[in-house]
Amino acid sequence: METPPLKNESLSMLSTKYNPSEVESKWYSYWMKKGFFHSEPNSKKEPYCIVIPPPNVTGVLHMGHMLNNTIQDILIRKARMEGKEACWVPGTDHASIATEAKVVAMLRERGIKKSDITRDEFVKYAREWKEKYGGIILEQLKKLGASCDWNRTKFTMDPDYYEAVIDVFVDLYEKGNIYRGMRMVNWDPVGKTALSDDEVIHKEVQSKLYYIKYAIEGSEEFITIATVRPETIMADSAICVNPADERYKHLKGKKALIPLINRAIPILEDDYVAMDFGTGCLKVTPAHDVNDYELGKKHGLEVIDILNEDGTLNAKAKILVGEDRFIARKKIAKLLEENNQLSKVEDYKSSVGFSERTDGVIEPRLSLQWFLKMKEITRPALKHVMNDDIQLIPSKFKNTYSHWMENVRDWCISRQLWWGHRIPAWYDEEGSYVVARTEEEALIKFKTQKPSFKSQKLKQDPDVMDTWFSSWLWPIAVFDTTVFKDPNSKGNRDLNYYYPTNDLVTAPEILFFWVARMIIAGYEYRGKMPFKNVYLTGIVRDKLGRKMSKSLGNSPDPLDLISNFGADAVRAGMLFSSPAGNDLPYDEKLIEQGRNFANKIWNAFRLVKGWTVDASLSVPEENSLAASWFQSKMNDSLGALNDDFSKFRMSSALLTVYKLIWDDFCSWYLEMVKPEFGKPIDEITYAKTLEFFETLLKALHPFMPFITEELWHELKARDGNCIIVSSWPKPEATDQTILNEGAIAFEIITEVRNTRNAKGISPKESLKLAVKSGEEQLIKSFWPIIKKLSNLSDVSPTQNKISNASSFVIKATEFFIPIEGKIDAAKEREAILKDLEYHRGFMASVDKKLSNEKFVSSAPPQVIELERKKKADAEVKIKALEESLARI
RNA sequence: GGGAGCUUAGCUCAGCUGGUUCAGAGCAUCUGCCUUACAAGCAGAGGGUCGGGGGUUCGAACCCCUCAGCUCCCACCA
Repeated sequence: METPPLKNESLSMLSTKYNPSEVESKWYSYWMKKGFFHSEPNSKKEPYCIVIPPPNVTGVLHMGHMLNNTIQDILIRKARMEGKEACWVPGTDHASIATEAKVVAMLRERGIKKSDITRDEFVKYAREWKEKYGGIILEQLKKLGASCDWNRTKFTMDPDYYEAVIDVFVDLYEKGNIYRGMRMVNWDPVGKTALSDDEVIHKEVQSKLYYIKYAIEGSEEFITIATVRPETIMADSAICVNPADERYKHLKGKKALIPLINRAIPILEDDYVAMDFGTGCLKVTPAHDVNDYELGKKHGLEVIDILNEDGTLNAKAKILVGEDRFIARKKIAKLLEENNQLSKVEDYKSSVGFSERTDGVIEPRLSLQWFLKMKEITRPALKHVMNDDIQLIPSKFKNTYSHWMENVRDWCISRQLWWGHRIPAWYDEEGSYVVARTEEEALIKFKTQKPSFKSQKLKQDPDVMDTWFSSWLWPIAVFDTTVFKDPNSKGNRDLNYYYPTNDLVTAPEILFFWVARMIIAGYEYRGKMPFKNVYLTGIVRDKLGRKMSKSLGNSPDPLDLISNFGADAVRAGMLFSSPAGNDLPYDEKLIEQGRNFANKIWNAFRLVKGWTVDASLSVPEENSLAASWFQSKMNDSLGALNDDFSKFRMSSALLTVYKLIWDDFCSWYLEMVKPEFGKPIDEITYAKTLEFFETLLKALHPFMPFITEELWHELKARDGNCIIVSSWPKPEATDQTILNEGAIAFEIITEVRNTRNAKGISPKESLKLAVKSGEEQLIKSFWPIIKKLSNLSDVSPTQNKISNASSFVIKATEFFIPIEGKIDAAKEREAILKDLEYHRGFMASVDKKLSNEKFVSSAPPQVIELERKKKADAEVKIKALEESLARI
């Protein structure tokens, strides 16, 4: 057996500040060595599984990852302690566009242009790049304490995964779900690739609205249209007006001439055109606008594409051939002006699409792409989320989910890139194609499907698939990549054991890109959901509410934070204020709070560790009482903790443990049992205290794994047993009576401390307490503790007046603290009067309620009963206060 | 333009089907303390007519209407 890391030598060596750095690296490597993170199917245990949202191989750990992975680690660690077979599968995503952009940039620095090398060479460079940098982010996760099963690390372009993606493409094609078609796609002329709608960012841009005069054929008249894109007029196929527009009625059936090139185009009518925008005339350019394309289809218009793939004008434009589209725009405007066909130019704000990756202005472009039909395949995914088989947390995301799923459009799955899973379509010299896994298979298909086919070398489609077309298989493919070959495949042992997985933790931004598609794939290929719960985190924002991002430079480096404050502190800090679905307004103060908490625990440990035990001592009354009280308090909190977990209220869960440790354990319990300075503690209380401490560490471990593991071993010899694999604490029944009595005792203690504060009496000075005779029971049960914590020497019953005493009322019982010469009667009177006023007002409102006949007749009996009790209590209280007032 | 959500203490948020402890928590603030575990701390305290207005009800932070402000998603008017 490996020896656990060395313990601290002696208390005197322990600093009052907890030092996380050594502790963290020490324990992480120990856990790894012991294989605690590794999981294998175990029929005797219930599986609990999370698949990581695979970060991009290009990624560097940012605050969003920190939040996201901390939550996953908490869930996994808790499940592990609960005795489940906990498996957290890590991995990375090949991120085709992002990675390709990185590799292109790297090559450029080395003086290599992508266009100068072959595809194979490029992919080789990309693979090398991935080998070198692709694992960085996973190494960073280890610093956070992530207890992933690193043996299972998967990559979306691992050879077997690659094959699986191809299998899925072929399968969906054969089922008739994938088709190839001309579609208007978002074209990025900078990256020279098609992008999915999701990769396009719309921004408001200040641009110009050009009013252009088109001559009416065979007439002196002009018709004026407004456009922000004058460079596309050469691609116009028609002019369109609203049929209800009286202004243009007479032009119906006539033709207009495109300025500069004088091509005649028809003037059409369609409801689509808004009469109140611009001039009410729309130029229809099917090749370069999505709506115009639809309109063109409807009216059977010609599609004239005047742009090259890099955004320059082609020969079809007739003029300005070879010019960039933006330069052409300016030049056209000038030419129109010279021609007297530009009637005016207005400033205009319009929304323009930009490429998420290259920031190039998106061009709607007709192109041959591969599409996946979404309508049918999406059905089960919609149904099982709406009926809560799969739960979204928070559930408000169900609305947006259903809205998207009901209006889903076919998914363009091809990308004009080299880095990714290549489309398995093969073309012969005539341009016919078949879809097949390999060229050999394709040849066979050609031979059977195309009688005229002559043997030849085939050409594979140059495009790769959208990244999400591989990551949507993630929850299945991390376990078994072979099931996609055969729809009836049972799947391997791992898949059958871990799938469906339990919880998925991810950002709402990718609810549709990824989560929805995984659900679709899950039902399509396993007939089962991929996960039971989807926990959606928020976005980490800076103080100005901006999303934290590298480009804005507003994000702290998570690794710096970890080295400055400790991973435990960062984890706790991130979690203090991040309910599911809510953004996290980041503030370093939160991390400080986490650090302070670690330090608090550390010092509680120092206190306990410093006690000397005397086995001959009997247990003082206050200690056994304290232990029973804390036991109940702890059970109560552990119940609340489990409740928090069951509802995925992670912030609340942490706060529950935080308060249990800080307030209940440190401020109350330890103060109750703490021996006087230098004196020993009895054996039983000591053992009890260690036991409590141990339970607290367990409850905290998922949140702050390092300090809890460290103290677990410091507290006592463990013989190599670690807290990470210890048992999750189960709450027992709470004794509500002792908790209630305790609450009253704490009120009394607080009042006494208050009195000291107000009168400037040192805590060291012992005081006496008097209570009205016959009412001592309120103080009786907790007296030894009250005595100790408020430094009282004695409590005595009193018949009535005590002069020179400060007094307070708890429930209906009046207490006195005799203080010579420190009583300001006027002040006392004022305080009591204020209190009286409040209670009289309260009673009046209760009275009003009770004398309302409608209330009495329609409210449920228990509510009325309650009001009566409130009234009775208030009466007693008022009486006590009045007596108190009379005494002064 | 369509859809969803939010507005509770200075900040970040709880508040489950309207009625105990329904006005709460953490942080911050203020007061007093370097009290032998912890000043990264201890002991106390203050702070909100629950965004505005109206309605339903015996009773509203909670249900309905309305106004205002904010956020997100989808589509995108040339």
